[in-house]
Amino acid sequence: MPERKPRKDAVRNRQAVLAAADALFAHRESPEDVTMADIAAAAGVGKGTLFRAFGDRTGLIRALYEARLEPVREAVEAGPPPLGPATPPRQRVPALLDAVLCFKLDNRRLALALEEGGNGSPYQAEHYERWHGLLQGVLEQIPGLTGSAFTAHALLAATRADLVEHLAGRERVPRDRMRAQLADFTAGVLDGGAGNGGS
Amino acid sequence: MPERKPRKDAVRNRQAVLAAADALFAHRESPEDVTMADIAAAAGVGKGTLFRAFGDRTGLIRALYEARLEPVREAVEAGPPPLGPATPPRQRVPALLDAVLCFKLDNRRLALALEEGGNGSPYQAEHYERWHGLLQGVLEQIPGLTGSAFTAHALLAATRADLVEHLAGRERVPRDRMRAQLADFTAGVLDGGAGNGGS
DNA sequence: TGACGATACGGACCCACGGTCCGCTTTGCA
DNA sequence: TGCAAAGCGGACCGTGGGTCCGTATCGTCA
Repeated sequence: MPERKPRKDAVRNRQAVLAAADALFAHRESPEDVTMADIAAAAGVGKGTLFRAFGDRTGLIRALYEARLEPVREAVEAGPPPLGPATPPRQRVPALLDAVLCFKLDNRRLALALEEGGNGSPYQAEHYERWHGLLQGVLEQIPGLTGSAFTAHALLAATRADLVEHLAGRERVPRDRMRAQLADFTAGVLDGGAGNGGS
Repeated sequence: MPERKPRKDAVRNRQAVLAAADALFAHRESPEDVTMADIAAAAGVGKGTLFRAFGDRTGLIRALYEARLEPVREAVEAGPPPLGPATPPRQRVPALLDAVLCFKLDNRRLALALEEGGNGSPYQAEHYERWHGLLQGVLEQIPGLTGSAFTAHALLAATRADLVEHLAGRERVPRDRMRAQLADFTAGVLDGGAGNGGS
């Protein structure tokens, strides 16, 4: 394999940029007013370095997002119930959605930057594909429930970053209340969810 | 009332701009690559005129959107069942959502431009407030259903412009299938939707 | 350890786009 | 027909993402 190991300063800079960006996104009001130049300056690096390392703005944000998401992904792929694969579907679905919601609550600005932020729709990002595929798969194992692909989309849509931001930020809905409401909603979908939505 | 009637050429130009913008958004692939200059040029007008008439990009898009939405609004506010106010809640909810979905299917690019497009979250726009308030009100009249505010948000989230674009455009899901799936999903929510989601 | 190619750095630079400004034209009232 | 006021339009500006290339650094091989 032609994997050339990257230079030491390159990795160090990469880390610095990630850290700086993380801090900036966390502290600034809106993702919009964190510029690439800001990040470069905060990391003590030139803009060129930053773009070389991540390609473009979206690339940087995506990298940050994936890094933060890593523990969750692990818990979902190989962790214990109620997130891990050994959980019965009926319990796993709400657990997955709760995990997504909590993640977005804990990383509001970042999620906002990724999902909105002017980059092409979130639905083309491969990490969305992953979540959707997973959720759809679990939904399919629940008997008497059809249209799992659409249902997965619709459930995930209830955790969209800007909705979360609106409720948690603007309307000051407390965290636990939101979680409870999402759980309720999910339960409703799973309970009443028979139907015949086409092929 | 100090309402000064606007000059004749002003209205004419306003119309020209709306028409031109409408056409451009409809034909171009993504709203992103319709620039203000494009619109001005297509309308045979200077940029200044355009900004004077609509304030900024968001204002123009909003004006377009509202204009297109007008018939739907009318049907909802004072039309016959199943959209009008005389409809029993249990039937009206799916009808409302279907209307929203159809509208977004018929105005994909435009809805996309308004909801994403880099302007602040759709949840601050007053037309979203209207839909949400209306839907919440109707939901509240369905006995045994709680958390109507969140439920309204979640249901509307299933009709988000970029999701619609993804399904209808990228994945080529036919219109009627999408409508059926949304109807199914809604039915599930209404059927199974008891719960105790907090205060 | 010295030297040399490959790799990465960084900030000056470019350009597209939203938005503003102001001298000129049109309108419509008297 | 004259004359404000309202409106016009396109040159102009600031900002921010992304590029370029001369220079500094790294890692390797002798």
